[in-house]
Amino acid sequence: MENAMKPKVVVVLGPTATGKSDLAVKIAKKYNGEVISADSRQVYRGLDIGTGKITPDTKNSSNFSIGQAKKEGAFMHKKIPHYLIDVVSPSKVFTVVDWKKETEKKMLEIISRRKLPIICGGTGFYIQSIVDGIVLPEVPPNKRLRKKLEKKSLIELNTILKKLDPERLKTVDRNNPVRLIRAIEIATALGNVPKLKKQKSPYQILQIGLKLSDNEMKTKIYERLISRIKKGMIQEAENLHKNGLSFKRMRELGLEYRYLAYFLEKKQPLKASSGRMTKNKKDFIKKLETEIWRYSKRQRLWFKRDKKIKWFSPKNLKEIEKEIHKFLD
RNA sequence: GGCGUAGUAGCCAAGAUAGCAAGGCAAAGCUCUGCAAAAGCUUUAUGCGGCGGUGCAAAUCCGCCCUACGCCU
Repeated sequence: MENAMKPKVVVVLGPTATGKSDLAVKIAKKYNGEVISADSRQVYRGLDIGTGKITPDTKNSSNFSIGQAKKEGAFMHKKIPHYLIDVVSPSKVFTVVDWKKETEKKMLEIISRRKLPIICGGTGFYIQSIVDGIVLPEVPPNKRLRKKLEKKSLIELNTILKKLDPERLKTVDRNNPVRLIRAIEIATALGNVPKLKKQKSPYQILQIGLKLSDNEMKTKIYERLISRIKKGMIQEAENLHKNGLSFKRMRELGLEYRYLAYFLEKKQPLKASSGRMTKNKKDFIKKLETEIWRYSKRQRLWFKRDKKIKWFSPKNLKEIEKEIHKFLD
């Protein structure tokens, strides 16, 4: 396919608290687009305040075309359809592969409607799976095998993988149990771990990155955290638990939910030997604040690798629009 | 004023019988083939409140001083 013939897709990415959602809606309104969320936690129903999920429009604000989108499972926000939000229960595990499949489907649908797909989110791995067209092996998590392997030591895991696939052992992080287990899982199912394939994307993609200074980030993170608590984030977690979400699973969900689980359980994070991390509300807030800051740094680091991303300050809307104009013409 | 206890990196904290200062958190830098808000890696005290003393050798023993907390008058 000629490059010029490829359908166009805009990606809005960046660390947390940089205003991606707002920008995505602005772009959608201006360029007749629909948004696909690239957020690994907003796919879960009920994780609303803690994930900073956008709020759905009230019903009477719908019109014909919105009704059409709704049929396809869209989440309406400011009259713009958003996909891949609230698609699964938080007690289920939703992975990159699930996300990628759904996203590809949605992109086709949006394009067939002659609209612009806008992927918006901060989960770098998800975005990369689309942008770089990573082909991931079709091996679903094997719970039983994982349970068995989790008890093994690093050395044992290395030995097992060496037997199954010595080639993969050379390239994995041998200190990382999660990676080792996954490699063993794939090798058990397929005989070996296939070499990573990347497929040229069938789309023309413009990646807009949103960036703030460290100080701005820190302030935003803190203010947003306080406002989430005021909005009832703690109550939300309590309700989730009442409705059957285990604390164990809540901890797996990370950040807000992870420390909320510790806080509600009156337990301490395993690694925090100094204790007093989440015992009272003040410590809980402080701990969470630094965790979110660290998370934003990891995101920044992840995105740094992709040199195709064009970075902007969220305040610089004019420049961003100029870039999109250039891309869409 | 007297007695007691404590004072180790930004925070928490281990350092019987003196022998070259654990660990955790934070910070900074990184890695990435299905939980990615995950998991992992690297770096981070020539110095142990201060000043002296005794030892081949002191965070560890002795003296004085400073600080904090507790008790007593």
